Amino acid sequence: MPKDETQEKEPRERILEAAATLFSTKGYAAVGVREIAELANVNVAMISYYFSGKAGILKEIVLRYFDSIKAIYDKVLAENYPPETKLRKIVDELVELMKNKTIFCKVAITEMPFDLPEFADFKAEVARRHVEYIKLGLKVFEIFPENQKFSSIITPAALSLIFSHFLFYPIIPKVWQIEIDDNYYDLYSKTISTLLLDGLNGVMKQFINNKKEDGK
Amino acid sequence: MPKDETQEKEPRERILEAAATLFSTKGYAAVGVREIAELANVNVAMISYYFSGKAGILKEIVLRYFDSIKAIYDKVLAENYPPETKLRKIVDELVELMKNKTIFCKVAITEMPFDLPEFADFKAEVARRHVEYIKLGLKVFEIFPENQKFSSIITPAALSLIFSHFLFYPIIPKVWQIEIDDNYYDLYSKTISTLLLDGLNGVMKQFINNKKEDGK
Amino acid sequence: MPKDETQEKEPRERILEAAATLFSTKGYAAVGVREIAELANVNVAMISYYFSGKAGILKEIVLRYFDSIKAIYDKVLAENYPPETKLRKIVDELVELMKNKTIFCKVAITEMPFDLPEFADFKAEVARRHVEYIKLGLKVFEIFPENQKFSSIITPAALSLIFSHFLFYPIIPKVWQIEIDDNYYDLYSKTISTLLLDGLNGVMKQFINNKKEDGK
Amino acid sequence: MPKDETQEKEPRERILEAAATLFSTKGYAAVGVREIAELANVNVAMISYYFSGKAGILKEIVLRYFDSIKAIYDKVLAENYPPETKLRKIVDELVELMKNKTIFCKVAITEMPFDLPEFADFKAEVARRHVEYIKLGLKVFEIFPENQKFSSIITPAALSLIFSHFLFYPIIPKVWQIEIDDNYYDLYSKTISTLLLDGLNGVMKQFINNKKEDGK
DNA sequence: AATGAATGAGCATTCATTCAT
DNA sequence: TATGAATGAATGCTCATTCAT
Repeated sequence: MPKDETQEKEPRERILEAAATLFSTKGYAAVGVREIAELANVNVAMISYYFSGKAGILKEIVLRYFDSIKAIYDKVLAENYPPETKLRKIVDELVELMKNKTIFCKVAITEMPFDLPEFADFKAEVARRHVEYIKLGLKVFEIFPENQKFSSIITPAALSLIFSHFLFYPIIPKVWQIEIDDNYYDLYSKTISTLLLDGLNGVMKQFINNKKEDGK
Repeated sequence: MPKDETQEKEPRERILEAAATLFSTKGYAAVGVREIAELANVNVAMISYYFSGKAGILKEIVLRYFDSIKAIYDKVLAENYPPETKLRKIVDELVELMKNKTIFCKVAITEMPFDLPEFADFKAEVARRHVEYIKLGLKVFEIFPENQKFSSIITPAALSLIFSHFLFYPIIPKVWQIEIDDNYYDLYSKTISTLLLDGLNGVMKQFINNKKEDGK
Repeated sequence: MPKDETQEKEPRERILEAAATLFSTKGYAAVGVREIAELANVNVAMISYYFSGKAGILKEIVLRYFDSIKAIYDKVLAENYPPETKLRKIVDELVELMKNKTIFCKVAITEMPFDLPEFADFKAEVARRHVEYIKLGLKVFEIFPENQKFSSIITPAALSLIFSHFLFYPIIPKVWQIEIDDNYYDLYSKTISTLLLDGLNGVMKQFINNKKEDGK
Repeated sequence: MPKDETQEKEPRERILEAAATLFSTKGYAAVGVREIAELANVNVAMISYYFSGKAGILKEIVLRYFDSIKAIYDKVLAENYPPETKLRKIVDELVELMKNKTIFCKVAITEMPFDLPEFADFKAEVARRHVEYIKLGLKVFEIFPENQKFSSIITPAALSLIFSHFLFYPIIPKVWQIEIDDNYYDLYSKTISTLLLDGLNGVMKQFINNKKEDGK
């Protein structure tokens, strides 16, 4: 059968996009499969057929997100940039990713804090990946690799900073009367990188001072 | 009826705490009223009685959170501290708040991105408060009050930074083998403040440079 | 509220009877909860409320059946009848039970051969009871208690014989043009007892002859 | 197509066997077509293709069972044995059948009591066969051919007796620690025949006595 | 203030079957 | 003959809420 002109994508992909759209606005648990199926213009049973259940959709979204993150780390770390460039590149790429896959990233990030029984086993895999990327992240930041406490503060801080726009996403254009386009994302990426770099520099100085004081 | 010795608090408060605990781990939509009632050791019907529905609980949690935030702003802005001190005080107080009311704050923050139909009207009130506090926040940060774009980047960034610990909360002690106590929160507050202050300084310089370049 | 004159029994009991009726004609797996609820004139949710699921109904039916059987054994074995009288009494009582609780007994008996995953754990309890009653049964029959092979043939045979009417129940009045009343059940009980007693006598003789032949 | 070495039988037969296996353990209604297809290693659609629906499989199983029963009756009744020999031969043959086609017979027997709407029309055919065989059976037993009541008690009793082993089948080796082999089935057949013959003799005497008493 | 029964809508999932390939 | 995608109805169950007591 020739491709139907009203449905440009495969059903599987349509389900994924419909689900991501709904998950990103209402949250995973508040979205029903009927709603997804309707938006994706497929039969409800297809969701179980392709993803073996609603949970399967979220799993795929999260795994794809992780794969994208991994690809970015691999790409940037492969080159031999100086530390600052490395960090700016990472931020650029992450922002680029979130710009293109906003809803998918938003879902992956906003659903992260929740502990649903149906994802009990999946959480282990997710945690493994998290640790892996955090270690890669430390290679980028190249500070306090040995200090657990600082690391446990700075890593979430850095990630939250980078993702901050997407955490607040639909609110932002409402509160501030601005247009969000490519130029906006360029400024965003540059600003966040600067904030992070200069901020981390300040923290490093503070850390050294603390050590000196302790040593006295 | 005399106070039952096994239940030290009022039913209303017990419901609120039980709900916050469950919401914070599973998310609002994934928690059932029966679950809340069971944990709170009250009859299910009491939830509708006290809060006129499940949504009422979340509304109260969010409103209490906003009230606490407002109290902090009012308190700090009442004094005539220099800008840096003001910001450090705000961060200190916010961290203190989140330390004491972790689950309540976590619920308020993690449910913020979601748009459920049952909160359609409530969202307006929440947005109003948000704008109000952001304006107060700008008084604290005292930079770029006139620039919408920068403001729309930096405000979410600052908030995400401050809340970063709580966004990742239950994961952190698992990934890093650390003990989270009062000392930890002191270090957290200090580190985040430094990162934010030095970061914002850097951003300000970048902003001025940009203007110069544009002006050339 | 005064008892509604159109519904003479409690909802719980109504569900149980409706379910037994349907299970007995279509089989447990072929009956839906909606069908049961409709026949019992209750809301579907009440089934989960009272029995925590469809399986709970069958469990209760089976357990009640076992309790009735146990009561019969206890009652008859308490007296010091001669063997033949004991067996006739047991058969009388079992037939009486099945006459009064036909559909419940039919369900318990016809569902026995099936191994559904949802009853996996329950099967252990059922098996325990079975073994218990079979041991009690052997006390009644008082033959070949030591011979496993004979016992494994005669016990199912005796039970099948006693229940034969109910295994074929709805077919019988259709194939033979007879009226099934109290007199019929009296004749049934007497006939089955005789068949069983004389049959077992014959088997005993055969058993002894076999032993003699083996001994030669 | 040359025979695939991994699948020794035709798809149609594989479906039939897979279905019988599953029906015999879980019951017809509790088994899904996907489950059957998987076990038979065929595509789901093939079930509708070969049997025009799930019901078609059960119909074929039952019809085959009836054909086997008919063949046995025809064979034994063709010879001019004395009554007792005739009955022993019939039992021998029925047991032999059930030994070889255990699951198929078990399905036919255990599904008999159920009245599913999808078999409404088929039931008429089944009933017709039943009556036919019962009449043949009466020729074998040669007692009370004229008395409807006795006939309606003894026929189900005799059938239940013969099939008793298979009604309890998977439980038996668990409860009694015995090995079920050809010798076991020989003993089974002999024991059931004796029980039935001597039992029927006793019943006949009782019947005559009853008549005498009525006649007084 | 508190209860437990009851409701009706909704949940995710599975069903047997069909159909174009 | 065989496949895998697709359908629409039905599955058992849970939901938040209400209400008489």
